[in-house]
Amino acid sequence: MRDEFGTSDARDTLAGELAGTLLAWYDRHARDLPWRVPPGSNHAPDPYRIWLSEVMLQQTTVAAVKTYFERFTTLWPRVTDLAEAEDDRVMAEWAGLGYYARARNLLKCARTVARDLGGTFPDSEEGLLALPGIGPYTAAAISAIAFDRPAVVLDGNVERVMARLHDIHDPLPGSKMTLKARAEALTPQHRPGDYAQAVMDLGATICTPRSPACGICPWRDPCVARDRGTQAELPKKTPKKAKPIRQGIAYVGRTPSGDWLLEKRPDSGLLGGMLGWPGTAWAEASQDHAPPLPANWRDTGAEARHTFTHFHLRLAVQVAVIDPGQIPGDSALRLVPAQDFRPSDLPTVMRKAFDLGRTAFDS
DNA sequence: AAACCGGGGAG
DNA sequence: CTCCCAGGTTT
Repeated sequence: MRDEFGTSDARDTLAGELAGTLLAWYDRHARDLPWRVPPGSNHAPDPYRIWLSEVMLQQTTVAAVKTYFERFTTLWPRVTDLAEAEDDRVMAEWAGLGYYARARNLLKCARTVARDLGGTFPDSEEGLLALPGIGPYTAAAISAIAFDRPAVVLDGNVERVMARLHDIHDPLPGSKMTLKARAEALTPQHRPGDYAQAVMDLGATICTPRSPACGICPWRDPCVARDRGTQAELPKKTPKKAKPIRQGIAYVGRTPSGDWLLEKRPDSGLLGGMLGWPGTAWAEASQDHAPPLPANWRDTGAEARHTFTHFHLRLAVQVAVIDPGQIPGDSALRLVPAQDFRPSDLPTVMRKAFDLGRTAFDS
């Protein structure tokens, strides 16, 4: 068989050499991560820990994930432990990590594995893909890392490495299939789990988005973009839309005895299932004030600023000492006693609003 | 196919 | 401040 790259055998040999070079680099430079089994170790990874880390790592940096991973695995060492945890407890522990649908799907997935699968994770991509919160990337990653299967792992790191290695200028996300084909051609049958982690480590530590360290890259010689000097502009991406500015009001209320007035947000939508301060809707145009209950609300003059995935928010903070008797019975409002209240249980924007509101109470 | 989902770090 | 980064689900 012959094509523009020469014989398929020659292509396989080249691919094998590239994988070998990378694995040799990984053996010396693998990062020490709490969920990782170091190369050369003779014990198998725990699929539960690999799954948990991969879900936490979706759209999230290693630095941010570390403390959350340690906390979750200490509280819930096995998937069956997590499956038995209470929803609110898990949401509170996830607070600050973002993309809260991940936490809801995490619990759904743990309960499915515990109840329907005897506490054992599927070892195939297909089986994993059927579980909540596990998409193509995560299914491939778990299959490769936890079960040493030759799955094609394609995350943002691998996309960037492939685009540069092969000097592909077509913009993402349109070029995804091209990049996946390149990644597939390089995936080895020997040590595919270590290989998958090696490519992602390469992208995270050497082949970085800005100022890649080409001088110390194990793939420096075969890298076409490096040869042509185009590495800094790859991968190209289709331009993103500008984020509008939305505004709203958060009402930070406290009873005379020090209980805080909080609200459990609906399970779906922005910050779904999380605790927060009651307030107006967040819209681009300013709107009517609508306090959750009658009280002497006072504008603090302070604004919590926060950026979500698709808009910037400016949240004005008002405070009041409230009367518990004014709370409507049928609302999502709840009083949280001072000794039970932890700001760290709130999503970041609500924690910012609390910091401003507390300052106003104290002054 | 496009919109909806947070947060942190670099510059 | 402004950019830049990065998977899954829902519609």
